[in-house]
Amino acid sequence: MIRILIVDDERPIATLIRMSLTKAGYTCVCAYDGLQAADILEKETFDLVLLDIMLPGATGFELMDYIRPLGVPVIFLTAKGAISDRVQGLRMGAEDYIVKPFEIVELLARVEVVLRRYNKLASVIEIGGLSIDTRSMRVTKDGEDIPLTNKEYNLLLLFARNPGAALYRETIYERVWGGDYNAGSRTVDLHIQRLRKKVGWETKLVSVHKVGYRLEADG
Amino acid sequence: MIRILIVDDERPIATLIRMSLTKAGYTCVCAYDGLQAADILEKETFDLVLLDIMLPGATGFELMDYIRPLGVPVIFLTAKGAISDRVQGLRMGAEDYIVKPFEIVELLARVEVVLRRYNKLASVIEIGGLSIDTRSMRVTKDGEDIPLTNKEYNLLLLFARNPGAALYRETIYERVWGGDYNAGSRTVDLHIQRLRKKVGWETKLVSVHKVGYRLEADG
DNA sequence: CGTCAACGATAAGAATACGGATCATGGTTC
DNA sequence: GAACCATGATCCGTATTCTTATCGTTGACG
Repeated sequence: MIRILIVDDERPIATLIRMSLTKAGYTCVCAYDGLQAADILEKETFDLVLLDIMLPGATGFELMDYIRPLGVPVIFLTAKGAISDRVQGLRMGAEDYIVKPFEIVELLARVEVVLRRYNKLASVIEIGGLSIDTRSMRVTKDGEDIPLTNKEYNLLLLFARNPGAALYRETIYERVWGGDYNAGSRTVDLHIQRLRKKVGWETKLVSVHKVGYRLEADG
Repeated sequence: MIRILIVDDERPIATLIRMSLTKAGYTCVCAYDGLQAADILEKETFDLVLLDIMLPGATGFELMDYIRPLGVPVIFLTAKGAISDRVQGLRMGAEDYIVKPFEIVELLARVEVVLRRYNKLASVIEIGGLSIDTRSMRVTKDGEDIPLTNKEYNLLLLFARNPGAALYRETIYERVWGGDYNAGSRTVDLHIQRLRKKVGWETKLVSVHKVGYRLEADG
């Protein structure tokens, strides 16, 4: 269940958004000013916040200080032409922004993008005899759970999302570890080997000489 | 035709990038500060933007606000070790980043990855009876896989992208090996020969006396 | 037609990458 | 504090890949 908090003082708009998102399968809660939003945020948890910048009481910007420590992604709703608002919003850590008036489809699309970026969208990837549930972060093979470490899981996910593609060690390292890749390090190789053994991909996760590794696309 | 905008205030670097990308078949435009970049972006459309973060006038981050609504993918150029820049860049929607100083081959690879992600680039090249899948880095002939070494593959790709053109040994060496060509070395010749045998291009990949080699344009 | 440089071919040595094993470290749990 | 686990560094052996060396053949040019 994905929970979205809608913060907008214009009730008709908030209602419109809530109806659309509910239709799309999300669970929505509305707040009509900053204080109310802060209250709700203290009591409940959300996967995403849609935040109007022009709010009475506390502005959207001030509310951001509340939200940022929670690690909840935020999409700003901003009036047309308020570019400086937009710039400031992004600088304050918003994931995206939507200019009012906006199309519902556009809203849905952006919500999806942000949720996916945060792996909030329930999705099960079936590949190479494995079943990867990105929501519970569980990997099963023939119904049996395969315990993976954090790095192994992220590594697996990277390949599962890029089947058939040859991935450079640099790319792998940067995506999974997140820092500068130290050429000559065997870290990636080591984890690849461990992953191969655990999930039984000795023949599917092949090395590409001088490049890195590739998950064979099929069979 | 793929158009790339290069934004970097260090002109030698911008020029170097432009030359490399132009050689690789892209159409390039350079901007040397944020304002100029914004001007150009208003008038012309691009498939990709290479953006240096440390810019006078408007910083790369501010320019991002301009670019983001356009839906054009961005690759950040960032100084080594500036991790906070990098994180922020990715959060702001950059598709990728490259740490300066970087290898030209690496730049080309990343540009390719991003363009492919946006479906701007054909990922399969059909030439001379071969099928080259640049995503999986696989070469097939009549459906059968032809295993190539790294150097052979890069060599093949170079010719596949410049069919009919006579390529100097120097050029070949610089593109595939990446360093200075040592006149008198037979390395290039040797790899050409092996490649010819492997892919059956004994008559298609001809030598050009005193110059280098050329892939005959068609069948 | 002769000469010389350039290219093709083969073999062998050098260099390098990858897989496997082991061990040290740092964090977490009980 | 002890035990465990995740992580990553290091070493070594093997197989592949790359380069150098050498010799024979071809092609350009006067």
